[in-house]
Amino acid sequence: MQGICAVGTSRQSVQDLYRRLWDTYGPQGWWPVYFFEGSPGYHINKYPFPLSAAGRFEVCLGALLTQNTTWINAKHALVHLFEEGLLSAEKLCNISHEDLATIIYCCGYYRQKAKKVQMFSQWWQKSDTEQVPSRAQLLALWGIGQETADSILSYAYHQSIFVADTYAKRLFFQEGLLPHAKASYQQVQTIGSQIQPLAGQDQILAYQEFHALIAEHMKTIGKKISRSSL
DNA sequence: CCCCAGGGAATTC
DNA sequence: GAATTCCATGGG
Repeated sequence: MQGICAVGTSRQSVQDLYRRLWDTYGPQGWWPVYFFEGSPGYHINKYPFPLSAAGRFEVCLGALLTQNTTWINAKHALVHLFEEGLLSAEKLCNISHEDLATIIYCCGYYRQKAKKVQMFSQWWQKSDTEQVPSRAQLLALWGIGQETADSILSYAYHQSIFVADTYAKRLFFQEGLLPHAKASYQQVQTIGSQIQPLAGQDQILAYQEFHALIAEHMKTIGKKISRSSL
């Protein structure tokens, strides 16, 4: 079982885990930005995306649409919105809930997500889009929990925050970094926040890449298990 | 047929 | 606070 992956060894530090993931998978370039900014997509080794308010808005919508769904489906929903000319807070506020739900149907939970997108768009319209929102401000919005709030702060606004998702919880526990399989969001975030930037990185990018690498690793492991059952 | 995917709110205890 | 349940499509 040792050769399955380069990250299987237990009793290591979080920093060791981050280093091994980086060495195994390389830079991930999250969060992809497809529209209005020259379509960089996954901007590997290019830090500053998103550059504009439109790009930040796109990242925020993606964070809502990808909840408990594959990124593939969330991206399709984003493309549909783009094709309908709806990637703006104003347009999304004016469209009917039913029409919006139909357009984003492919990413699941389409009624809830239509509401989330419209609630967020209303907040966006009355906010200063050049100012970084507080975590509490984001959490106060219907449809935004801790993970989505942190994703927005990290990837849309370049704040120094580690996104502690269920992948991270599972992996940290498997690696012996967490005492309980059911740790709180805060506990997982505290562990992940301990990493230091690798050469050429700042803390913000380290957190961005670490979260993306954890997702990439867990998806890779999942595929290997279901395919060949070794 | 099953389970999972880049979660969160509402309900119940 | 912790444990369930619901939301819903798509792919393995």
